[in-house]
Amino acid sequence: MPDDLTIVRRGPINVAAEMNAGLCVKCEARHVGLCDALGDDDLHFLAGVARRASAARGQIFITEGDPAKQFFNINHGTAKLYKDLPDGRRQIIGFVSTGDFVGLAAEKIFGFTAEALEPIQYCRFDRTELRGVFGRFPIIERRLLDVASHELVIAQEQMLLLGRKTALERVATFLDGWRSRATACAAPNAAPNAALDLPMSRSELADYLGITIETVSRALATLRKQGVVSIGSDHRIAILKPARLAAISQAAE
Amino acid sequence: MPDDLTIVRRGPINVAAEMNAGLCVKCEARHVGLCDALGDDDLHFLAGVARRASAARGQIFITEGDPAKQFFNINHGTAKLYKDLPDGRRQIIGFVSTGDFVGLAAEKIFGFTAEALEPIQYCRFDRTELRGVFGRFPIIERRLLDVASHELVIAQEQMLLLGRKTALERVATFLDGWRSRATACAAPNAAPNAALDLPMSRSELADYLGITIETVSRALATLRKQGVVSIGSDHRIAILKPARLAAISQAAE
DNA sequence: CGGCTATTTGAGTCTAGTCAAAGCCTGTGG
DNA sequence: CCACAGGCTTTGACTAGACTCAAATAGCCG
Repeated sequence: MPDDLTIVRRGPINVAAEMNAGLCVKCEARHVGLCDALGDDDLHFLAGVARRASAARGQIFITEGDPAKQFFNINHGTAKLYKDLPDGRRQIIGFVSTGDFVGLAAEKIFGFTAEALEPIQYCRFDRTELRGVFGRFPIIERRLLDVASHELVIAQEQMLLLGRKTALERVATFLDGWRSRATACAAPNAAPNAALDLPMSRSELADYLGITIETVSRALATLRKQGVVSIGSDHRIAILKPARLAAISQAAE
Repeated sequence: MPDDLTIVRRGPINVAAEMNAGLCVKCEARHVGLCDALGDDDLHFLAGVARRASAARGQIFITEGDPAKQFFNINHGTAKLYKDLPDGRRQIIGFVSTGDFVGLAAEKIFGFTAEALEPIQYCRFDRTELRGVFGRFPIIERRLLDVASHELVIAQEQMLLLGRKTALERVATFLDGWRSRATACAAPNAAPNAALDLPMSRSELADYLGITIETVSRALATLRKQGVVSIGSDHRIAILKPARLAAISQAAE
């Protein structure tokens, strides 16, 4: 887990802050998630406790059961968070992308594993140091509470999906959600019906939706036959009938 | 939704605070959850923005889709939180009891409905007013963040259950979890293997575990035949082999 | 182009769901 | 105190949606 920066901390925060000064301001995630809460000037203090790092595809940067000494903020790329049962069954509890904060849902130890789906860049924060920042910028704590609340809402939606939706509804719900996520991040002038880029495999989709890869494949085939989606290569899917997709996902009609 | 206290607020917080003065200090939930974060003196400020209320069995006190203008804290009793699909399928996303805080997982509107399983008492907080309290007692905000983090961990465990566990494992996991919840709340001298009191019906259990009432019943019958539990009346279950129950719930062996 | 892996499709099985009936508590009223 | 009505729970028989195993196909990368 190599850091791009190796910083030996000897003095108070400002030593590191100077070295990191421009990093946060120029960060790709500057205006999403946590970092958007601070002004450019204040951001320097956050930079002081941030450690930039990257991970290759397939690399694990949080391991379930390890002491939860850090928080993470994704600057670029997508990762999966998952929990395993002893016999190998796996549940992916979420995908995190640019701007997402990881590690809130942890007590003494991490309750999940995090693995990069593609090459990613992220910031690592020492929990103790970040608590110090809280004192100076209460707005960060406020923002973290908002982030946690939002994640709870997402988690509750996912419980409804996993507990009560059919395979077809699950796949439709995922595609609809991923579509809105993509359009929210896209440039305003982007084509509304452009093909989605799915960084995850069918296997990962299955582990996220609580079904098998074969069932994912069959559900996608059904949606394709109904003209709801068009499947280019395996990781590119275009939504042809967004309204129909949303209707299926909400079990309407 | 009748309030036990009808308070007309004319001046600043201290007017209500005086009327509520003893309420929080004597509250059954005084030393659990949110309220335990404050000292007796500081608690008066919290009392100033709290409205006590009660709900009868079956009464709904939060409706999915309504504007989320309040937070709630359960002082006594148990309630279920659930989400419905248009065709009637229901997913219970959690049970809340004495000391639990409700309403963090809400953005503009509530994403779930809350209904009392038995007669309950609770405190209602105006979100705007509580935000004011945050400024004075940052520790409350810190505590709320802890609460939200813990709920996220619980939610992630439940996602694993709903996505990947068998019916038997789900029921075992629930019983094991309810047991530890009960022993955590019980007096230290309580019998360790006393029968559990389950305030929810088989139907509610099924909606929580993502299965049907028949499947719940069959799973309980299996556990009974294996000597793991003993079922008294429908709402009283004794755990005879806690270790075996835990093993089944974790899919170990 | 060829090998490798991921995905799709097919056939059969199984877990859990559905429908139905019987049993059992609970609470009420005579 | 007991009988009875009603709802909740259990059990049984059958069905269905998703899983497993297996084979064919399609992308992807060198």
